[in-house]
Amino acid sequence: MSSYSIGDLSAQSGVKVPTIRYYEQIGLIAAPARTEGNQRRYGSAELNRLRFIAHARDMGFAMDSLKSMLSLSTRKDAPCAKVDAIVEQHLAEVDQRIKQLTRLRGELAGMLSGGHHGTVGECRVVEVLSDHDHCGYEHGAAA
Amino acid sequence: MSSYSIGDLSAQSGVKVPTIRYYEQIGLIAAPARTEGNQRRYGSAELNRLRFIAHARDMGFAMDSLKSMLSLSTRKDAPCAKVDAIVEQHLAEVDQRIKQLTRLRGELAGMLSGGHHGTVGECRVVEVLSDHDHCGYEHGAAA
DNA sequence: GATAATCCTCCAGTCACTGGAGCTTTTCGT
DNA sequence: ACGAAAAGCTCCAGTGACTGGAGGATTATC
Repeated sequence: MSSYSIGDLSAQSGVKVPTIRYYEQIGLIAAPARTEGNQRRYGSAELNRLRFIAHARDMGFAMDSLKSMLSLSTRKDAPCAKVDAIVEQHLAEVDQRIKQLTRLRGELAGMLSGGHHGTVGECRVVEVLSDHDHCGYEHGAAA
Repeated sequence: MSSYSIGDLSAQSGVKVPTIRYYEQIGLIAAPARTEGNQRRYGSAELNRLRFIAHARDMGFAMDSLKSMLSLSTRKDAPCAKVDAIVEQHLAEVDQRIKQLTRLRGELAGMLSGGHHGTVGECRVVEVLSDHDHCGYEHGAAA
């Protein structure tokens, strides 16, 4: 049967119990039915929704993004393109991040190959990372 | 001349004024000299340090990681080998992040690959996100 | 029917900022 | 040189996204 306690739901979704309650509090999931003794009881729809949330969050989607994806997902007639757009945007962000990190990787690797001369005084780690021109990264634009 | 007010420093580094004060408070940057009237005055060393912090944070380095890098950079006599070890550690960290993001990238791209069919009802994104088995993504590792 | 496990609510804390209130200092235009 | 405006100061409270504990009620199991 599909009646889960909050603990079951937690185990099935990987979302911690207090976090589930928090999600309910902020309206990310609906308040579920309660037992006589006031305990939450969930169905499989709620489990799916929670899994969706957990997965999307794990993938780094912003809370706002997944909120809008969730609201879209409940309206079966909503255009898929809208959801796709959110994913596309996130994809672009991820691409940007990968680019930055790859660049940083190069910098770090370069520092190592520089060899082992005595002290930090000559190491370029901090130098490279503090010199804006060195990296070509555009600050201010949130990733 | 190299004497910046906190506002100058903010403008030069892209770090907001309250954030600079916060960084001072948690000991990430040293308490700077003050004017007669108790206002902070910074030099270019502090600007570099702040740029380093901003850059490293933008890159997604954990606070602890950049603290350890910074602490090494201030001790000019620190053995280079130690720095190298830390750089290596960060290199591994960066590699790990790149790997994660690349996998995520693939997953996101995969979601979009179905093409743009009509409605959310058939939307692959929603489907993939609610069904864990669909994606083969290993949860638990933050992006 | 006892006892352990789980659940409830409420509240406080975390991290990394961010912003406002109320006041002082500095800078700038005239 | 002076007065307004801009920027600075401290302190404190709030944000987002949880996380965890206290103290007590409810379920599940033996």
